[in-house]
Amino acid sequence: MAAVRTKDRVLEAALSAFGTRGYDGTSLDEVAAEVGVTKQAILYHFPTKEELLRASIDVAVDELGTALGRAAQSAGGGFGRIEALVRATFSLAARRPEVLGLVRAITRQGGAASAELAGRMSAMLDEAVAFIEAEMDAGRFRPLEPRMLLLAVYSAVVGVATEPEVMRALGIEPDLRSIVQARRQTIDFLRAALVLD
Amino acid sequence: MAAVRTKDRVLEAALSAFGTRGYDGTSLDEVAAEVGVTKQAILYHFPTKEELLRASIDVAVDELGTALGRAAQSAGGGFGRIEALVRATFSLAARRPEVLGLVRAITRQGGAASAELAGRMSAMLDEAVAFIEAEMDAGRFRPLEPRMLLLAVYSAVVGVATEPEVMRALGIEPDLRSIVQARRQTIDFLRAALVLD
DNA sequence: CGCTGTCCTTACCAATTGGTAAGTCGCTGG
DNA sequence: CCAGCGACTTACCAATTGGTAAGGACAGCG
Repeated sequence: MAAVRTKDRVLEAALSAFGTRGYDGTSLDEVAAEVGVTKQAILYHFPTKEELLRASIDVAVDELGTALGRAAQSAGGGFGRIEALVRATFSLAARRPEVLGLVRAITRQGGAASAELAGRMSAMLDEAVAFIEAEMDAGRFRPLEPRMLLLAVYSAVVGVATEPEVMRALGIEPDLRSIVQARRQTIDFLRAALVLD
Repeated sequence: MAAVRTKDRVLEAALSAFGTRGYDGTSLDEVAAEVGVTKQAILYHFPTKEELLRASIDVAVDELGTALGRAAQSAGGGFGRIEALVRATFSLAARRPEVLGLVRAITRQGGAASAELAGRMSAMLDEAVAFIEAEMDAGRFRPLEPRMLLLAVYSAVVGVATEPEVMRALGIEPDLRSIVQARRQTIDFLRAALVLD
């Protein structure tokens, strides 16, 4: 028994690989080499590659849920809560880009994995929709269709937080200063779109 | 010589496959089968798989550029231009989802293909930045960093237009009515964020 | 008629893929 | 002290992958 269980190290390497190179772009041999075991050690803990993906999605959703949940809890109501969530998302994107990378990679291609992820996220999403609706009813947020709004906000935040290539295409080097600036701009942008005077 | 050149049919099938299943998720044999030729016929026209991807990106960028260029030309200034661009993007997403799908798939994973795409788009992006800057200087748009704004808008629009799986996760069936609604909501959202009274 | 170039096919191929089968090794409970 | 179990490894394997080599059908041209 190693200091850190092989199973956990496999899971971590798989999450990273799936999140950056995608499912099809990742081979079990690569993951195994990264961990320093043979491919069969992986298949001992996870009977198939798909099963390994499912487990990776579980880890990613847990981590995302924890980060957002903590942010939501520590923040109050109104736009401050949105701001806290955006900050948490950017922080996660900087700290562990593979987590949001995996979410993006999976949602894009549909299929069983996508349904799995959708199921694990639905509680979080329902909560978010309820919050947005309450704020709209209270007259603090501009009245828009809450689920569509959530989709737009999600897309904008995850896009800005996870598209270093597009940033580069726009002539922005994705260094720390730019990312901080992107975060502030994103928050300003959302505040303008959402908050009613 | 067929009615439609084999080369063009290969390119079309490749664009569709790369745009929906991703580069790694697409095999040359699959594309060949779809077109009704052998894999070697593909490799005759495009010496490597990467070359086929490059050619597919070219087609996608051309199509995106044409759609957006036409929309921009027919629209006036101010927010009407943004609205026209968003409508054109949604229209393209509905008509040929594989085009935006390819753009998304490529930007996500970086590498040579991503640089290729970035290069082909830079002129378009510069134009967009110039337009946004002019509107801000004229006091019609809220002053934000134009490139960051563009990234946020791009992410929001492409995300909403191309994430049917996320829509489904939110309990929205991605039918025609929902898409029309999503388009209107996106435009309202952007108007609120951008336009100064 | 012969020649050449275009466009495609049949025949291969080495490498990589996810996965199976059968051990091996160390530990632990009886 | 040894049977058994968890956690691996070595040894394979069939299928699929991108790509090469060679040749054939056919049109145009001298």
